Amino acid sequence: MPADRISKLQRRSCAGGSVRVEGWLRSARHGKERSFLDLNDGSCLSGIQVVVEPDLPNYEALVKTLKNGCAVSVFGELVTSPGKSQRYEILSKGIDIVGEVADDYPLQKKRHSFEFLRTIAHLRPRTNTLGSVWRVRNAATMAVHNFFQTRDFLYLHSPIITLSDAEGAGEMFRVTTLDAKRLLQEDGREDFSKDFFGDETHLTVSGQLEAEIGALAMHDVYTFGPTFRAENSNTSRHLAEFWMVEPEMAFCDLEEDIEVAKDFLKEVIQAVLSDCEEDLAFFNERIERNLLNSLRNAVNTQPVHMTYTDAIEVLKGKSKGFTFPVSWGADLQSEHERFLCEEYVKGPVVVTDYPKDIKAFYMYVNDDEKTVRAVDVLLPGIGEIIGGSQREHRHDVLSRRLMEAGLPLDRYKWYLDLRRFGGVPHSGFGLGFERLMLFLTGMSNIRDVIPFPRVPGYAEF
RNA sequence: UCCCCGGUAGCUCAGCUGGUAGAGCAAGCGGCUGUUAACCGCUGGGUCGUAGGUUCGAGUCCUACCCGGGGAGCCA
Repeated sequence: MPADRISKLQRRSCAGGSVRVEGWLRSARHGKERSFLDLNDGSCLSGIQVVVEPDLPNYEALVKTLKNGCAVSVFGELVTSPGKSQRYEILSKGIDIVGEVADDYPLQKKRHSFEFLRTIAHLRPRTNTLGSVWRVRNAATMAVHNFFQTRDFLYLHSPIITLSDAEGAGEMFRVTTLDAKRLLQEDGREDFSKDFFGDETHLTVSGQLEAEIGALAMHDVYTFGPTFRAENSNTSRHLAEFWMVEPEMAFCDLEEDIEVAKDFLKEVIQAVLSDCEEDLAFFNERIERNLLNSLRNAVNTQPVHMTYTDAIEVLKGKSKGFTFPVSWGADLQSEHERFLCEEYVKGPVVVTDYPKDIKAFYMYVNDDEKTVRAVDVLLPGIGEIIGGSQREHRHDVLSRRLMEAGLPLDRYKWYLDLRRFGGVPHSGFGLGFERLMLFLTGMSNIRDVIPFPRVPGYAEF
């Protein structure tokens, strides 16, 4: 008899019938009359209670030795539970111990710190919180694909290994098959011609430039893959390896881009609200008391839209001073962004038209020659979750911007070519998937919303 | 990378002004119970992050380093 997933059993309209489940014990309570086992198979937060009566042949010898962490396969009958904490339970007709657990099993039936759980990342998905995180992550992933697929976007696999550095979006990891000493020539410089790709290569910091290639052939595309930054960032919001969603749309200006970004956020949040009810209720109760409110708020209200120049005026008008001064031309600091969305608006904020000197070379220069068609979406508690722009599609302006940025034109030949051969206005944005996960779960450390975090000094598991 | 805080049993922590380590949970054994982070009793368990230093004596004070947390910068 094939095993049932516990989530399916929990969704049944009534009890009855034979079932088989397999999973790991969260708790085992043994008495003289019977044993109670809390079984979880990862399909849902709640798991299911298994009741074992002493008439089973292996009751004394094996069942009574079961404890937290054991893997078992249970055959029995799905019955209505006389207990208070669950609707159904399984009255066991047979139970096999598939995997014993050693005495030093580190997961206990109590609250563990997330710091400790990170040191046992191979076991932490068996906890309530991390189990819920993984399920929400899966649901959000599917929602991302669903959003774009229903709008005729093509999923594009952008390369992991690249030559270009997307205007220095961050420090890059070098990819090489040579050891560092052999790369050095007599003059102390490095010779990459002997390296695997015959050139200096890195892990991608963004799939955007390749996505532009896609958009200028397929109209609308998106990438969704791993991205790497070698920044020495030690914060609860940064990873060295993270997942980024990057749609790119042809014949599209910034206003349309913003509409897609707003719809995208709303749809993914709404999908998780309806697909992960039990997990979100858990987060709302144990992790972040205001989670469901802020998720519903993000779905039901329009983000406030302001230009960078507006934002500066708002910040200048604030009575209490900031640590960092507010002046037109300087980038918004964390405290400024937080004030805007957590105090001034109390919700998502869309900021556009930043000074061109603080933004990337590929952003479309406005007629004022001072600002570019850039957009940042800020979320309360998270900060910048989306960064996007209308791309500069005018060949002459782009060449000039590249040179001003001190970037080698020959490296960007193909990028410039896209402007010469049927170039059109196009726009896109990038969303840090783990930042979205923070917002969706109310978790406070980004290392707890990705299964295996990679950060400076740590790449375990 | 910078600033602040922390690192004591498997886990979560206590240990006051320096005097030779403690609780709860976990584990092992026993008891009890339609139980549900079950409960009760007993037992075992620690080179107090690492390396130096001050002192008759350091978990406690000093220095350096490592690791973790919070904040900042960089960004997604």
